[in-house]
Amino acid sequence: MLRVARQVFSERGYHSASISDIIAAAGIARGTFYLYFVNKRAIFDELLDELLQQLNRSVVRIQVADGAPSPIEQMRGNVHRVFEVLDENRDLTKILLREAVGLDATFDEKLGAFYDNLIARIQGGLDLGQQLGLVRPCDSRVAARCVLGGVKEVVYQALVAGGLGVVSRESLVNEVVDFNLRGLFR
Amino acid sequence: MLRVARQVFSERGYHSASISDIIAAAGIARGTFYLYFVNKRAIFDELLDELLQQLNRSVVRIQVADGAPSPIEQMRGNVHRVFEVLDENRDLTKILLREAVGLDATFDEKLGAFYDNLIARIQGGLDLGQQLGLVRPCDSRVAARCVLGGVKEVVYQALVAGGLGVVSRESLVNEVVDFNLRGLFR
Amino acid sequence: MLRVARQVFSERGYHSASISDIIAAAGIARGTFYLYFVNKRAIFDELLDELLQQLNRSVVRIQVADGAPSPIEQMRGNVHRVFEVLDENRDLTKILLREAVGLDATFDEKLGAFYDNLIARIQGGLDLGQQLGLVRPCDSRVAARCVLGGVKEVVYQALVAGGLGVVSRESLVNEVVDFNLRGLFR
Amino acid sequence: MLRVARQVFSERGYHSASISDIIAAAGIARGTFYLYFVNKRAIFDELLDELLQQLNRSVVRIQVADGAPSPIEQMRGNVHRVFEVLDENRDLTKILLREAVGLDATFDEKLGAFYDNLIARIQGGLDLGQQLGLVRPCDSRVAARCVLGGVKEVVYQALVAGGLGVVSRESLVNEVVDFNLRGLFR
DNA sequence: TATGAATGAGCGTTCATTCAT
DNA sequence: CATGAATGAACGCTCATTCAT
Repeated sequence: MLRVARQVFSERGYHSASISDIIAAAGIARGTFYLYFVNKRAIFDELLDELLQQLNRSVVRIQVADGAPSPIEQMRGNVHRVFEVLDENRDLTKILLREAVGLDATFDEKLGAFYDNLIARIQGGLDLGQQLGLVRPCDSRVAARCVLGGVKEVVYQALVAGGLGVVSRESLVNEVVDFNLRGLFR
Repeated sequence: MLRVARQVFSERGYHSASISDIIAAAGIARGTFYLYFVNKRAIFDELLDELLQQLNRSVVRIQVADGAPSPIEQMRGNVHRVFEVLDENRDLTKILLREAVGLDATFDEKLGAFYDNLIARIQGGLDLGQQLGLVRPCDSRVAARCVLGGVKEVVYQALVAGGLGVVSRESLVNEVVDFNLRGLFR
Repeated sequence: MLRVARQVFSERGYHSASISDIIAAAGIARGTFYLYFVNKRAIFDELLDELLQQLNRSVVRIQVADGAPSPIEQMRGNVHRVFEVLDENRDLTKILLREAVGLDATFDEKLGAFYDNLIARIQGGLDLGQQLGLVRPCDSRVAARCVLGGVKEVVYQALVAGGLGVVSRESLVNEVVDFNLRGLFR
Repeated sequence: MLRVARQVFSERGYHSASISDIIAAAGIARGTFYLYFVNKRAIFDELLDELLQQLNRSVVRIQVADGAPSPIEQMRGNVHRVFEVLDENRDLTKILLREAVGLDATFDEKLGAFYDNLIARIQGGLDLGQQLGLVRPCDSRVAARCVLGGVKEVVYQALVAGGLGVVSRESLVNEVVDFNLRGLFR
């Protein structure tokens, strides 16, 4: 049921997807739907929460302990895991990046909180990098948003819009990480 | 009428904003609305087209002619003008980045075409930069998306979500351009 | 529209009467209904309010000024006018005495307030009568409820249930007034 | 099960009370409910029948045999027993006087038959009283309805609405009987 | 006897759109 | 040009009832 709803929302969008669409696709009766979800929003929330939690788990704080991989490798790992999670859930990725934005105030808050939390962790990594002399002096809030925005845009193109052709996940991750680390300059 | 619709869409979102809201705010009758716009989507389209055209005009191809400003200055100029246009049209910016995404297939196509065109120009600039030895070797398609995504994210935070506090447009532009040029590395 | 709704509610009862029933009987479209009434309850309220106000106007305080008719004549006049109003609005009478009770908390309160106000006026008359030595010593609260209850029951039987056969309004009023004044005793 | 249904119907009203409410309060499964009652109406019917039968038993025909108590005492006894039964079943009283009215045609008929039967007995008593010269000449159909209506109204106020404050059952019965016998006149 | 997941007819309500004036 | 009353398809949701286990 979550599986078919994910597909329906992904194909038609939140507003265009009706309960009728979902139950027709699921092959169940109207009442059955409301047996498992209190309303239309509830199933959408559950769908997104699933992805948001996976994403939260896939981004881990940079460690500087002895024997830990280099911060760069850790960053690459984070980006890689995010790409991986999203690649394995393309329907949900589409929903997250297209339908979830501007749904309503309540949902906006949830989504905002998720992104703010993500930003806080990215920014924390940048601040740490600055202390260690790895990251150049800059406004880490802005830089963190640049990183996030770039990842979102690339992910959307690569996994949803198909605008980046067929690129291996590996090389995509490397390109994104390199861009964020080194910028455009030779 | 476009003016009040812009405000209504910005405040309530596309789906929550009803024709009633718009005509009430505009102080006109129901029928009058349909005299000027064939339907709800039409006025939304017109609104967005306005912004999209302004944005298209504000991004100009990098010139390498003698006496032209340095490519970096030209890029900075592009980013600056984009920020300027969006800052002066915060309502439309909110609509573009929140309501316009995932509206329906037709609108998606239009938006996709706009962004693709933008990407093509950015990418063209990067390819040129690579030929000139200014830009390091990289997948310019991915890099262009990173630039675009970062700008969108920063603009949204700065102008709509208010998540970046009060930063001067100048320093914001500089931070973004620096990030794109130099990346995070010291 | 109020006219057909009155008939529909009277025939089918509040819960069984659907909006579809009303608009079908009125020969209008669904949306048209909501153009004039915010919801189903609103039209029901308006219907009842109409009757309640008429009833309130038909019951006037007993006057003891010089030249005023005797208190008994005034009481008879009140009962007469109440019968008259209800007789001329049999549909609404049925709705008042059958559908309006136990609808919901809000409506109960409104109805309770109406009856309490009525009781207060009846009781006021009784208290005045006791002071004048016309009414025997008794608990006027209970007596007032007896009067009200008797009138409601007789009205319902005579006008709605048809359980009292064909009796002229005049004789019915006289019977009720006599009962209330003299009781059953010879 | 009947016990909890009585409470649920009394608290929420027939239409607002759902099968879910009843089975939750009874701690049984959905199917079990339909094992004992064919539908929602059936349990409501059974509930009311319980009270209706009790009431029928508590009202006895006036006896004029030698050694029988005076007709007045017998009438007082009837009123007393009715008050007693209703007082001991306030939940059912509320249901009878609020929810049972205007439910549907079938139920109306049953309730009408009950009241008609009651009226017939009251009227029979009055007719007898008239033959004995105890009751003044009057339309006994109307007078009987006055008696019934008064009792219903007073009972409702005293036991359900709480609008008569705290009055002993004894004095309430006396007030009602006195009113019916002697009317309002001094 | 008891269960509870599943059902689906039917409800009240919304709102973009039309068109006679 | 402008009006606004009228429209009706479509929606999300409820809940009494069924039936395989």
